[in-house]
Amino acid sequence: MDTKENYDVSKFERPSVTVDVLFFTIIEGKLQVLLIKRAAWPFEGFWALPGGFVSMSEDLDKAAAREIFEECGVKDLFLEQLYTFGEPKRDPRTRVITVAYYALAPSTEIKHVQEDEVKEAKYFPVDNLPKLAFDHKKIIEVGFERLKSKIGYSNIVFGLLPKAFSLSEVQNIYETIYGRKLDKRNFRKWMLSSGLLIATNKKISGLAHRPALLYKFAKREVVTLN
Amino acid sequence: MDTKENYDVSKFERPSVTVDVLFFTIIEGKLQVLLIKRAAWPFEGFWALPGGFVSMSEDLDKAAAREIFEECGVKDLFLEQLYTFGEPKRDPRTRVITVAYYALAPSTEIKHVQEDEVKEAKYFPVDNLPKLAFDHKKIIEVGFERLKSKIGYSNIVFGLLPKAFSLSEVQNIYETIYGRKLDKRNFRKWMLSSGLLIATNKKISGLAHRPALLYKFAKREVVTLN
DNA sequence: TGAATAGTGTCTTTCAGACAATATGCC
DNA sequence: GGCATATTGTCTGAAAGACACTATTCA
Repeated sequence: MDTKENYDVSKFERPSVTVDVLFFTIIEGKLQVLLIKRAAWPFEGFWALPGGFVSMSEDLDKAAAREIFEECGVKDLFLEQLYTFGEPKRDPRTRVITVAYYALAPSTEIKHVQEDEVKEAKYFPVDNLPKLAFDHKKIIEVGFERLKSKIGYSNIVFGLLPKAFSLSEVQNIYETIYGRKLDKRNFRKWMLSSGLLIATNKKISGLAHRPALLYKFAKREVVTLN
Repeated sequence: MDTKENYDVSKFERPSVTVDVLFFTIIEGKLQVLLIKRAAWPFEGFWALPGGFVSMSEDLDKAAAREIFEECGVKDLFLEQLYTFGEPKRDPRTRVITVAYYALAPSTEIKHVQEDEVKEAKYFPVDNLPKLAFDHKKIIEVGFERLKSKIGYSNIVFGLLPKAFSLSEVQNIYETIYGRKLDKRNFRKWMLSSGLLIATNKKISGLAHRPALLYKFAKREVVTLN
């Protein structure tokens, strides 16, 4: 029988564990995903989600945050566990179980810190992805579905917005993610009735049309609506 | 650089991976959870969720299904991944990341197959749990919250129901999980308007009151409502 | 003044929730 | 007939959805 003294850590053959992160951001009015070009076998030359092996003493959430910080320099972002993918043959090297996270940040927060890294990183529109390594296509699908449904019953859209923003900006994000137009009056009614937005006294100026009032979120924390 | 030929599987020190299953069932009108009494260090004598290490070639879903089958002989059940818990110190033995699942089955399906096993297994009401090993209290809380919210926007209650059932049975389950009474007329209206139930031509007889019409689900698969 | 986007209100429909009386079988 | 549970419909309030015109800024 196991005791603290005779417990043998190496008794079981172990799968490897990785954390992969699906980093969403809005660029040029499109929802885009950060991908890294793989430089080594397996799937050399294919694009893949940023990720890496989980070290022995690192929390999963921390590992996911670290991955994103290393790739694009974003520190404060919305980050949530998505799903764990563990199909035995998903990685040809060995058994690799990956805990997938998804993250949201406005593109204005992105610092391109990969100068010193060898890796090639790039943002791709969710509806126009390149050939992907492993089961990363599936992971992106699951993540996109989660995002699409969760913006409908929570305030996580704050993750894609800068500190201050107009209601039209918010509406554009919803329309991009849903893939359809929304009625402006109904959208604004709904958005404001959540009670989570605060109007600032600033307006966007310099554009050739009526300036928009800017809003901010009272709290940048996840709140489930209703 | 890695190639297929020189890739070294043992290069990284690896956390262990387990699958733990939260098996919910209704017994004596209460929502109960299956727990196993631990016979060895760590947490000897504490109760824990059934679970075990993931073998190198076994799918996570399969591992979860196997755990439940070994403990209570239930084969066809509702089973869904819940969340992955990976806090570095959650297991005193070594770094153990657990992929938690939750499962639903009616108590009528349970075969007690632990006769030959040394383990002591028992069902506990969710609102009256014993001292639990590891972070299993947290896992049960997360699972219970998922169940509570998901019965509201899907048909997963089928997992807790036998093949044929009366609407009152269904209502009792909802009331048990929500912890409050529901209006009978509104509940039946809502339940039937989902279009997922089929009335059979059978009734419960032998009880000292008007017999209830029995219904069954058109399909025993997860459907999201709305 | 024309182009471009911001900002605003009403009506209709749908769904959730409150609420009570009759029906049926067994004893 | 008495007991226990099954079965059924209406009204009200809230929220979602359809729908069009005026306001403001800059070029």
